[in-house]
Amino acid sequence: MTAHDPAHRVRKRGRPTASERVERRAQILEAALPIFLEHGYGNVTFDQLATAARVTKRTIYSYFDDKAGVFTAMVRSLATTVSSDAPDQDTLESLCTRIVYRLNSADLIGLHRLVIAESTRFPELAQTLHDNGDARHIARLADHIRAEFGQVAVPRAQPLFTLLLGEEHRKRLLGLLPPVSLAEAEDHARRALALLGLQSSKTTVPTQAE
Amino acid sequence: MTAHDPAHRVRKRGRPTASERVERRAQILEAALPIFLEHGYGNVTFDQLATAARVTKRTIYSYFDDKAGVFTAMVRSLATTVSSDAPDQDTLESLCTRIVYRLNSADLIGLHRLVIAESTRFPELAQTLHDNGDARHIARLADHIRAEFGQVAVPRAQPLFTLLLGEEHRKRLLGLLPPVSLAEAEDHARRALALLGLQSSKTTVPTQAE
DNA sequence: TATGAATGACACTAACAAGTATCATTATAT
DNA sequence: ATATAATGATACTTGTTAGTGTCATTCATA
Repeated sequence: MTAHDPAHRVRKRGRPTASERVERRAQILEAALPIFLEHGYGNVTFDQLATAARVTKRTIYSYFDDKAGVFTAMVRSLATTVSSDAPDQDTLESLCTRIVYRLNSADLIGLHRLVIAESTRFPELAQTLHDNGDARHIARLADHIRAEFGQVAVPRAQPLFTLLLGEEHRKRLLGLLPPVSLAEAEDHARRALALLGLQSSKTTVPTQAE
Repeated sequence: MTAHDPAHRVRKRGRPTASERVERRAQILEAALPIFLEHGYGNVTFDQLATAARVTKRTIYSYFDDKAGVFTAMVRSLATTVSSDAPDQDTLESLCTRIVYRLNSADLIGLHRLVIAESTRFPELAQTLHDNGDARHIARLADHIRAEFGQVAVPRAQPLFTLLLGEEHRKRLLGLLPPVSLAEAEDHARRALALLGLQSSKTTVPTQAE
């Protein structure tokens, strides 16, 4: 009833203003994300998307062809932002920590789960996610490794990435572990580096225990 | 298969014999597997399951409650056979090769994909798959590592398992790589062991080059 | 100011799928 | 033997959902 409460406001009818029109598409995708993450692509109905976005089905159809169109647009917009955060002045260890933390967040675990689930129907989304995710992460790891340890150590970039994800990431894909904490991510990154002999010279060598 | 080829024989009507009754349930699950693997749980209809199993919907309902019942029974029966092959007399390297080969087979990739996709709706299946899959594999790797390298090396069992899967397994979950060949599996296993310093004393140390 | 475009609200259609009913048929069980 | 249970074939009912139609409303644009 509180007509000014943005959470309960009933969207007014009629043609939107220019700014509203610009934002509408992004709002729809933003609203679709948690719906798809929670229920999975196949179980989401168009009405759910419309309700979540606080628009009608007709409006969504004016922006996208169908449910597949909303889904692919959402995944693409998310996938291309995965690698956008590029504070290039960090160390190998801090880069590893950020990768562990980011890839084990609830959103990215859910996105990965969605794309795996629909990789048969949307193979191009799988390719997009990998190109913008894993491939860029590995390339960036390789750059840092080359800078700190020389060209000879570069082949360890991909195994390092694999270890950064580790069994924990597999468990999270299966819903068997909660999202990682920052402290856990740091610890995990250090141990992965140690396993491959990639400890930074300036950093204390962490004990392998626990 | 054998005399009564299920692909060409028209199943007779009426109450099945005792042996038919025993086999019917397994046949339904066997027929359901490729259907679920190809289309994903949410997109499979009961009629598809019935057609694939060469029975009617009524019959399936006499064995299972609903589609979820067929799915969970199928996944459970498959998951419990994942770790059944136990030629305990092999080396660490041959064990690793078998793990790489098996977990990258089309069937297990598809099963894993299915369970990941439905982990929200069927969390107990995710737990079952992990308990009967990853957990047992890691335990067996730990046994071999302890026998060959002593207790101190046992903590490397889980990282080893992670490296055995590697980026390739992630790509296969996304449908970006075909199933692994036996030769590739061997090569991959050797390189993973070398990265963690777990080369067997009797084996030639493989070069790190790709 | 007048016309048209985009929207919300709501109803509608068509297709599809889950689950049930019926009947003839074949085997089991008593 | 006779009744009963399970099945195949087929049609049916019921619920859900994608997609469309209609109309009033609000704003853009000329």
